[in-house]
Amino acid sequence: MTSAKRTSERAPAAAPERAEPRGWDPGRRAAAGTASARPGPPVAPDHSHELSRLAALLADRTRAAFCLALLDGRAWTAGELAAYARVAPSTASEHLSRLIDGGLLVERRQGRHRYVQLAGPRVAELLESVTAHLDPPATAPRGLRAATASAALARGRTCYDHLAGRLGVALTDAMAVRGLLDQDGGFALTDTGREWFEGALGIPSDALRAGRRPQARGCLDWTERRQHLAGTAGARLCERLLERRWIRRIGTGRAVRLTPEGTTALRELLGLDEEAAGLV
Amino acid sequence: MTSAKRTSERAPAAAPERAEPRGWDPGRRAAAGTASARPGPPVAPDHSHELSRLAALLADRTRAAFCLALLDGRAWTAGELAAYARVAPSTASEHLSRLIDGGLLVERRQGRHRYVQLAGPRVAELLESVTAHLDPPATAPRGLRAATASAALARGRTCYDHLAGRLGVALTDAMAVRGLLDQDGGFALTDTGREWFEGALGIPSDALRAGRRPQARGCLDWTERRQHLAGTAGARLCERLLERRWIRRIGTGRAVRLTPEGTTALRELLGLDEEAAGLV
DNA sequence: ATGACGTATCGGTGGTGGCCGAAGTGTCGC
DNA sequence: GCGACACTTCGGCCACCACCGATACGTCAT
Repeated sequence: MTSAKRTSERAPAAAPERAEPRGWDPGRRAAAGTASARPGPPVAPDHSHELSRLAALLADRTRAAFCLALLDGRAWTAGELAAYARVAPSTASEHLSRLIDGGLLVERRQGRHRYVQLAGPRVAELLESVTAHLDPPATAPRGLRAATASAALARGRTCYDHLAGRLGVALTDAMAVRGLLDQDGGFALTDTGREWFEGALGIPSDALRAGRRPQARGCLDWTERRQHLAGTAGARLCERLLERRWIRRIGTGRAVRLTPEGTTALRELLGLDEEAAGLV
Repeated sequence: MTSAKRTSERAPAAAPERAEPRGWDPGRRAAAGTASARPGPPVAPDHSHELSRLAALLADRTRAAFCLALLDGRAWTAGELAAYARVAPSTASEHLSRLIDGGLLVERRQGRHRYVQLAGPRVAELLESVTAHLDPPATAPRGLRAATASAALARGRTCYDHLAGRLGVALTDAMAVRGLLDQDGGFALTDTGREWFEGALGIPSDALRAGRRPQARGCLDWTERRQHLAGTAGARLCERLLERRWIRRIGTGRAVRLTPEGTTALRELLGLDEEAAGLV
């Protein structure tokens, strides 16, 4: 009973005053050494509850797989995700509800389908930054089909709403060489960079400042282990390249490839060499 | 038994081929609708397992509290953390072992003490970026002592190895105004910024490029909801200000305050106005 | 030595949650 | 209308794990 009572009183009571510096239970803690307690005030607002709640959403294998799949930026149906993660539809449904409640996903009901999608660029950034901290450098693909598919993905792909893979990195590097992007001191579009977006791509500076989202961000690539351009600039760039048919999606996946027109255009605009960038 | 068998065969078998596009169990999935399965190859390397493993480390309230407390960049003993999170020492010990195994923390045993610390700037960045995605704008402090302590923290504090709070934001803004930092196009130190570090602070450019860590990074502040300077530049800056006694720690906590010498020095160097910045 | 203290290990307990199948609800097509 | 289909809800099962107290093991002080 003792243990039952303690756990039951802990769970609810812990919420408001868990990490409060004052208000320790001296009776219980005294035996364990109150003297060792840090005197100064700990971290002010207690975010531990929210942090753990958020982390718990990703702490399940199936939900994590869902989120990573959705990192392609498109909407998936519940059934597709269930098949992808190899769980029963009922299980997938429950997971999706939790992810939506948690604010990571949004849904759009359409007929008998339930389309889900990442809730926005912020969520994509969150997932990117967390996955960027996973050490292991990826596993080699098995089988011919998987190998070619994975090679295509390594060449170029979309990462939520911008370009990644060797293509994304090559574009980023070319922009840095031309002085459009500052990669030395951090990650930022230069003045000439903004002019280039306007002049070369017809993207005005206004279109680059969308709310709180940063104009330029570095996004770590899991195939290249290098940064590529993300943020509004990265999104607009990808958008425009698709529009002008300089890149094209391969099949229905997230892999993209450079078209012949794109090759010449990007060579002109950025001095991008398709072969040197490893895009052939 | 069916369910027992499935779960037991799922756990180990899932690891290598969970998210494989091919190799589905047609018999089982067929009934649930294989036709809806996305044709193209899903995300190439399956990171879902590692992602969920990492997230699980933070998915517990107590462990999350540990990590947030350790965000002050200093080493805590196991007992201190136990008292802080109000759990039994045995419980804290187990959590610490898990966090260390997971690579988030490192330990330094010293006599009968076990000091733990964040494993490095990368872990600090990870925690920052995750906590930055927590919506609620913090709760108001209760009580006078808590209020003054929290006010001091809001004025200025360390955030792992750099400065945060109004002080951190004000410094960042002042640097941006002076053209030392580019906040418009992203977040990067400019050429003049690097010169300033060398000339005004005596920090050579070499000291700013330490391995893979970015020179300048934006770190979102939970009190200000604004970005402040992080990365090697932020760390060196904080270090140097402490060295020159322009700022000083308040008590043993992570709060810092501007000294009189610091006030004049920063007014000269950056045009920083203590009052306008809300530091009084 | 001895006792105090910080921490680790172990066994046990209860709660949480992921999973499934079966049954139910709504939508589409015939 | 009628099935087919996508999804949801429910009940039940099982595994995991956070927690504690008791005990054990080091280290430090006396």
